[in-house]
Formats: sequence, C-alpha cells, structure tokens
Amino acid sequence: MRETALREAEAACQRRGATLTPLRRQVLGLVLEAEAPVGAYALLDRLKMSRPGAAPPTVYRALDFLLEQGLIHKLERLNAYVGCTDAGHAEGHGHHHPHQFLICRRCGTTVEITDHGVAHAIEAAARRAGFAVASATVEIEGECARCASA
Amino acid sequence: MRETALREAEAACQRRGATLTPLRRQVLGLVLEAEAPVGAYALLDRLKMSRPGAAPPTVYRALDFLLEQGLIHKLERLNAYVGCTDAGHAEGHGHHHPHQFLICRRCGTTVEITDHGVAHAIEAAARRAGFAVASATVEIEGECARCASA
DNA sequence: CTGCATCGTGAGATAATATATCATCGGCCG
DNA sequence: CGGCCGATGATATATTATCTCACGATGCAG
Repeated sequence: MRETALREAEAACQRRGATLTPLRRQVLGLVLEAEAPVGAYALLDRLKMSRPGAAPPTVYRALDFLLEQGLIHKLERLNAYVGCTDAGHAEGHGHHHPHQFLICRRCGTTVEITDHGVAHAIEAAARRAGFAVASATVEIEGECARCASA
Repeated sequence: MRETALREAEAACQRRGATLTPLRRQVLGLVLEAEAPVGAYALLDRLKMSRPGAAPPTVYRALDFLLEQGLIHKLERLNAYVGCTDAGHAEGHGHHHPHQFLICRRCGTTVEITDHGVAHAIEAAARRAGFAVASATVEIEGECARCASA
C-alpha cells in the first residue's frame, strides 16, 4: 500500500501548508519501498537512476523535510531512515508522536511501536529532573520473536 | 574526583580480567575531564598533545574498549561520548546498567539518569512484542530546569 | 509590469565520523 | 626457543553529513 501512504502523506502536508514536491515524494517512496532502514547514500544511489544529477544535499534536504513532517524517522544507532508506520495516526496529536524502535540483532529487522507506557515513564522521569521533554529517541536492541525461536 | 573515578575504573577492569592500559586510561581521563559530551576527533586532538602519533583508530579502539566495559557511553544523537556517572554502581548488576540521557536543547547540558520506571516500561513493551531486550538507547531532548527558568 | 522576497533545487566542494588493513612489539605459555 | 595473542602504530579509505554559491519559479507589493 505504498501508493496509499504516499497519497496520505501528500494530504497531510497540504493540511499543514507544507509542500510534498515530486522530489520529496520520490525520496519518501524510496524509503517506503525499502524493507529495512536505508542509509542516505543508498537512497542517493537509487535516486540517481532517475535523477543523474542528484548529490548528497539533494537527499539530505528531502530527508530533513520528511523528518520535520514526521513522515519518516531516523534510526540514530544505524544512521538510517525508515518510513513512519503511522503518519496518519500522528495527525491527532501533532505530527511528532512518541515512538520507539525494536531492532533485532540477528536479522536486522526493525519495528516501530508506539507504547504509551514508555512515553509516560519518560515524561515522569524527566519531570522529576525538572526537564521538559520535547522529543525522545528510544531504540531497543535485542532479539525478535522469530530469531529467538530459531 | 576524576582521579578517584580512574582508580575505580582500574579496579573494575581488573575484577573482570580486562586491562585498562595507560592509553585507555588516558582516553578515559580525557572523556571524564570534558564538561560536555566529546566527539572522537576532539579527543584525538587532545590526545595528540601527548601522543603525536595518535590516529583515529587509536581513539576508536580505546573508546570501544571503554564502551564495552561500561565506563563510558555514547550519545547517538550527538555522536559524542561521556563518562558513565555510575560505573561503580553498575557492578551490582552487570556492567551494562540501564540508563537514559537528558539533553538540553538550549545549553547542551546532558545528564545521565537511571530510571527504573523507564527501564521496566521498555521491558514490558518489548515483551508484548515478543522481543528480548539486550540494551536500550534512550535520549531525551528538551529543556533543562535552568534554561526553562531563564 | 517591475522589483523583491521566498522556496526549492542544482552543483561542487568539504567537513565530520568511523573502519579496514597490514605491520610491529611485548608478554606469556608450552 | 617458537608460536600465539592482545595492544598499539601507521596508512589508507569508507561512510555520513554539511557548507556555499547559484539559478529558476512563484507570489506578492508597489
């Protein structure tokens, strides 16, 4: 349902007065069609197939836009990017919804979850330190169910 | 109390059969004496003052060792390293104790906390997904108490 | 219509972060 | 001695990200 996701992204941007240009849309498409988190230069390589002139800034600018719009996330531990699994759901509470990643050591699969228990615990811990949370990076490494049973 | 921390680190390594060589000890010292998270190349520059031959691998190898020993942590969002505030406390439950970082957007101050509520919430969320946690990166960005009151 | 600001993009260079590879040296153990 | 292993030296290279300047399109004000 990548097409659907792209159309939803377009609609979401419009609602916010942002512009999902063809280039940005294409980069988003490349991220979404990847099965795993993709690095910026991997995206660049693919982008070059249809846009020979593409350079690093081409990709990074598009990624920055998509990150701001909450359409993708960055995995800091991997320096890689993934599509946000619920860019739609995000609408309800501002487009930067809390989220966490589960990264399997064995197979590399990464799954995005939105666990409010974690979000609340983080809020509470920060508050105790007099700290106002703007955003939280949570990347959990371990072994996924499939790999554990293998 | 940097000297104390260094001696404790040495003792901890010995207990584990690891060797805190002079080089590693020096790098740990540089990390500890920095007030904020330090990048690998900043460490390298300082290291070169006393070891002109130092190269990137020199620093990265030392950092890898210190990370393994739980004597320092890496801030993934900043690509920078900080001393672990309770390398000692860590002894009780394996040297990779759960921890989280509070990173202030305004002043850049970063504080390490060890909040078991967060750790448990992460455990619980992962378990629900059939995922076995090995380690979790939690980096919370926002505004610290000092900056908020300014 | 013209001038001007803004936004998105092109293009090239460069910066910042991290790793690969091969050689060397010293200790330790058989 | 001889061989292995952990640590370091030294060089090169890979990977990730940003800076800078320029250009075209769009929209709006005068």
